[in-house]
Amino acid sequence: MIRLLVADDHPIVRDGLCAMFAAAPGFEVVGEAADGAEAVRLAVGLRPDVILLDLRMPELDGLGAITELARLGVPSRILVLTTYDTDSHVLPAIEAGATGYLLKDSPREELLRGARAAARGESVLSPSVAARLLTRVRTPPPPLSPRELEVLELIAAGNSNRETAARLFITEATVKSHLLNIYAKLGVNDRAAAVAEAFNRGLLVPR
Amino acid sequence: MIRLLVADDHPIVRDGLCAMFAAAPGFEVVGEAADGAEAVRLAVGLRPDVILLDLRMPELDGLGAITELARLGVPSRILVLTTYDTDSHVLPAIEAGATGYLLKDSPREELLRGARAAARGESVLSPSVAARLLTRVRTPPPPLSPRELEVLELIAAGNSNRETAARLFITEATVKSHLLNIYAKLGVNDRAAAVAEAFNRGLLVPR
DNA sequence: CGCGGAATCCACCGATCGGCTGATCCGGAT
DNA sequence: ATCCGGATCAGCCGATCGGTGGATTCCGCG
Repeated sequence: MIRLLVADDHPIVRDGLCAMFAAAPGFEVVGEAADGAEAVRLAVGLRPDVILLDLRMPELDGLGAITELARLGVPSRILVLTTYDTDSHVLPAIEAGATGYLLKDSPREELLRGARAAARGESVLSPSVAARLLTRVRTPPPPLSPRELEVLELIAAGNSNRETAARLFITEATVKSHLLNIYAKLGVNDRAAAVAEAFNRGLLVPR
Repeated sequence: MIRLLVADDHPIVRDGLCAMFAAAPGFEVVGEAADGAEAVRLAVGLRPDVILLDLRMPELDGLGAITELARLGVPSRILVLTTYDTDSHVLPAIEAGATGYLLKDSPREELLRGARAAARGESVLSPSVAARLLTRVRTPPPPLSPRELEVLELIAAGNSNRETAARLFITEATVKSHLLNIYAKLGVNDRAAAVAEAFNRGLLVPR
């Protein structure tokens, strides 16, 4: 019997998961959490075999929860189950210690298989997630430094190089040099494309 | 007894909704659809009181389904139930004939209330959706023309004005004049901010 | 049949940006 | 102790962009 903890802030999704796994043989849902903090709290007490974890949650997000669980030494396998397969989410989650990463629009059968595999400690990835990982491995990801991201955010907000410089208390020259680095890392040639690419990679998020 | 049709491509969400409404008094789930086309097909036959409709679906998306249902004269009330409250989705859905627009992270009680209200033909809006609508009413929405959007997409892809002009078989001057219109409509002053704002408003979507 | 909006085009100018080269400083990794 | 990458700054030039002020055509709406 695989003991499950379901963590998702959407009541609907929690109900759906619980119903699905309750109906499947070999599973037992031992707890539900509506946010990351609650998930960690329950996991510590319940020590479930597998934690189904949404990444987008209030209080403590999925990534934070994974990190926290690892820090606390909770031995549960973590199966990330989310709507998004954006680069920016997948890799950090896996690096932080998630055992698998499935998309919510996966068919039931895949979810059940994924949970069983996760319980055995095997890695499970949705096809689209796997594809993304592969392309990332092929093309090593040049991450933006915090400072570069800060510059890019101000640029996206419509600031000129001069204005951006003023806001960051640095020189226009520095802003330009950050921008050149950003262009190189994102593989673009101008600020507009950099902003677009940043949105595509999930570096910038819609407000 | 309110007869429901649940349309969502995520099995989990469908299960969650069905379970929730099956457990609530006064509701009966008469059908489930995994895509927009199926939703329309079932709605025509079943004539449910309320259709719970996700916007993001394969085959025929939610908006298309709403339009189609209206065209066919299906009298069911449509309650849009989605994860996103982006401007670009809310208004078209409502214009197309949706009775209400709820977010999936709404509490159970709100979903039940919403469905009952929709069955009575009342409009239901999630608070965040309502807020967005109000700000839109206050600030009349200047939509981008198809041509302007085309220009903006090319700009976001990193094309210069000249390159954009070449691709569209128009002059650089025309591109610039489109851009000026775009800036005015989006309330920005340069291409980078225009791209960012377009992502924020859902005019441009991550690939 | 005008009116307005969308799409198209033109010219000109100052401001800004992108591209290049090179330099200093510092802290963490080796 | 050394090396490297991040962050900082500098100057220069040509290309591009944003702003202004028109102008024309076409189409739908009233």
